[in-house]
Amino acid sequence: MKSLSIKDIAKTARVSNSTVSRALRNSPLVNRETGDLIRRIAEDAGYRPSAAARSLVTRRTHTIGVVVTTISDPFVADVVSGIEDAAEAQGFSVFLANSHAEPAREKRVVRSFEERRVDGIIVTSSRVGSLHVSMLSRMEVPIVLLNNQHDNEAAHSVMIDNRGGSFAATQHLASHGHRRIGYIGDRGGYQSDAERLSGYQAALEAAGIEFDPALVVRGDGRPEGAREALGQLLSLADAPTGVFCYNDMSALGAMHEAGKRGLRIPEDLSLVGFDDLYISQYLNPPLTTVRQPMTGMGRMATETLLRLIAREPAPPVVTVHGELIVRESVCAPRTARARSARARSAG
Amino acid sequence: MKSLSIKDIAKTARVSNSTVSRALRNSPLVNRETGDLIRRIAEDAGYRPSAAARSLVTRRTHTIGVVVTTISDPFVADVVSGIEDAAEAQGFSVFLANSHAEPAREKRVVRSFEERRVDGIIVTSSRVGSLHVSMLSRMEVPIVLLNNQHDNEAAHSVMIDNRGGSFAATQHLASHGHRRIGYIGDRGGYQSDAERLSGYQAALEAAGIEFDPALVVRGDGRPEGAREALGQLLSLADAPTGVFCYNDMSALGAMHEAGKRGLRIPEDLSLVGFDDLYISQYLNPPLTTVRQPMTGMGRMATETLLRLIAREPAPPVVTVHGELIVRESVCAPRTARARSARARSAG
DNA sequence: AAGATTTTTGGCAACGTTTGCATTAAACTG
DNA sequence: CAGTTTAATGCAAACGTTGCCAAAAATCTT
Repeated sequence: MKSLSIKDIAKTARVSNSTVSRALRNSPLVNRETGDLIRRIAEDAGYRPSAAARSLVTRRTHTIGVVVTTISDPFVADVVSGIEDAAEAQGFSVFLANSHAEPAREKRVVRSFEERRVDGIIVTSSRVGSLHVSMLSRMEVPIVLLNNQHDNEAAHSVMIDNRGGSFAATQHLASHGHRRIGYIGDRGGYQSDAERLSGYQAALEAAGIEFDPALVVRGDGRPEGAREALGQLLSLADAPTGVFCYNDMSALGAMHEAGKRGLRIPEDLSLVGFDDLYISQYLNPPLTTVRQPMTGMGRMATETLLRLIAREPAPPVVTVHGELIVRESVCAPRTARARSARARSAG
Repeated sequence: MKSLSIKDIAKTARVSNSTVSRALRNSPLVNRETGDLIRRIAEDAGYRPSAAARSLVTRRTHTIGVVVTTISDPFVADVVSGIEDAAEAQGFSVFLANSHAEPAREKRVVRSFEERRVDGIIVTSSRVGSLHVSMLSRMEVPIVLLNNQHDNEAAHSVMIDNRGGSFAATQHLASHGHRRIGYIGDRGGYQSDAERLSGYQAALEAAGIEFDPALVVRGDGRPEGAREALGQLLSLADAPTGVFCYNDMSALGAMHEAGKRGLRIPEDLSLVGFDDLYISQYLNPPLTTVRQPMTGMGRMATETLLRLIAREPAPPVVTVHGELIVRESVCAPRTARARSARARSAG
């Protein structure tokens, strides 16, 4: 039951291998009728050219490797979805590999990609440590980084405008009258954390609020870490009335913790996230957050990668801007509300 | 800057290709010292054997194809994570493809997998329509279905015990005193929906509750559909006090809709889901649900697939049992609580 | 020390494509 | 109609491995 080769088709069509090869790729070099005949025969026989054999001679695999820390992260999953869509649309297949941020695993992944001769690589939100350096030096395939966590001049990248997004988020809080605004970051030491913090500080400054280091605490980018972080914030003598979270997962954790402590969102505590995960709109209350166009970013990354593969020019870094999505997790702080209520009754 | 081949290594090691080939795969046929030398040279040179060339002759690609409807679904993402982990552990790489449930796309995916000569295929929660039949007939590679939505004797599969899980979920509701229990299903016409419905009915019967068709409504397996479905349930004259949802995403939608209508969970409405997504534990209130070991199932699917590829025997269908995870979205219905309160004050 | 073994190596034909070059057949040219 | 161009085909050499078979080298046997 061996799968048939080009020779089999050639034989039944009574032509040479080359003609079949050409016919199947619709080469103009082959006579219309012969071509049609050959294609019909191939189709009927269910012939499928061997990608391996083909790429052996063309030196192109039409394959891209995608490294993610973990596909279980909804942010990553969406990005990968966009990557796959864009790749598929251009006839490329994607190898997906979890690195789980384990150096050993990263090594194996890179080696595997090398052996498979992927035409290009996309690395998603990696701390890009050991992995990246070794990769760049050995492989000569194009690489694009998506929301990478380290500056890297050597590779192309697409990234979210962290600073702008967090500025908008913090400003939103300030514009509702919050003066004590906390920031729950990610202790991973990521560049995105630093940038979001900086946007937060900038917004504070713009609103004339003095920056208080006690108001910035770190979680781990996931609900659990954020719960603890929020705890720290809440134990402050002068606790914040609004908190900007590094990402929606952190906001989810904060929301959960607040609920546990009997605090209502947003009446007792306003919350803003970052990402706009699919679920965020269904939270109670729906989360106000900064939207990252995740699948779009995946698509962009793929497009610049494909461009690079085709040796076409591509922008070294494309920055995409987040959009503040206002929902219901922010309102004026209690004090301000009390004040305006007083004003109202007085008036 | 062409990547080097086995010949280059052979030349600098002053041995033949075959020896290099053997040495690199640690064949006992090659002298210890020569082997070490060769390996050192290859290592230093950063040589990477070409998977394409290798698989051309061995007729094995050490590659598996994974088809999912969409990787954006957190359930699917977790499954894929398990698949990739298990595959990687055995030196297999995975091609990931979204089908988006579009027949045309499914066709292209299958064709791509054929051309790439994947050693096996895993199909996740597919309605497995057009795709599957054509696939099975043409490709002679092993296939395993994960939570497939159609009976299929031809392929191996791993599936969750839908009936058992929903029985437990419904029973849980009944045991809290609920008599009017709704079911929000998935109108997609999936087998899993039918099975969960059947488990729900069985639990009703076991609890001596008469089945009321008006209490089963259908969503779309996502929050949006569930919101509408819950609306129908709530508009009933004798509305349910507890609802079992087809999956956690539906439960999320129901929770959201309930919140919008000012209903508190679980005081005014008890809710049970199915899946135990990562986020479910962080909802407000934390969702009581039936846990599916998603990454574990992905792992199992991969293991049976790999076994099949190795022509080892493998169980045609492995059924995994869900576990009821009790959290805080269920309590006794208002009526029962009122009754017990009365009893207490009377006693 | 000459066979007889056993290790270790090398040669070479696959595997299934693509592609440059040569060849043949067909269609123009003047 | 011979000579030329053009269109269509075939040949054969890659591409980078593996694995069978033979050859060579080393190690035993008496």
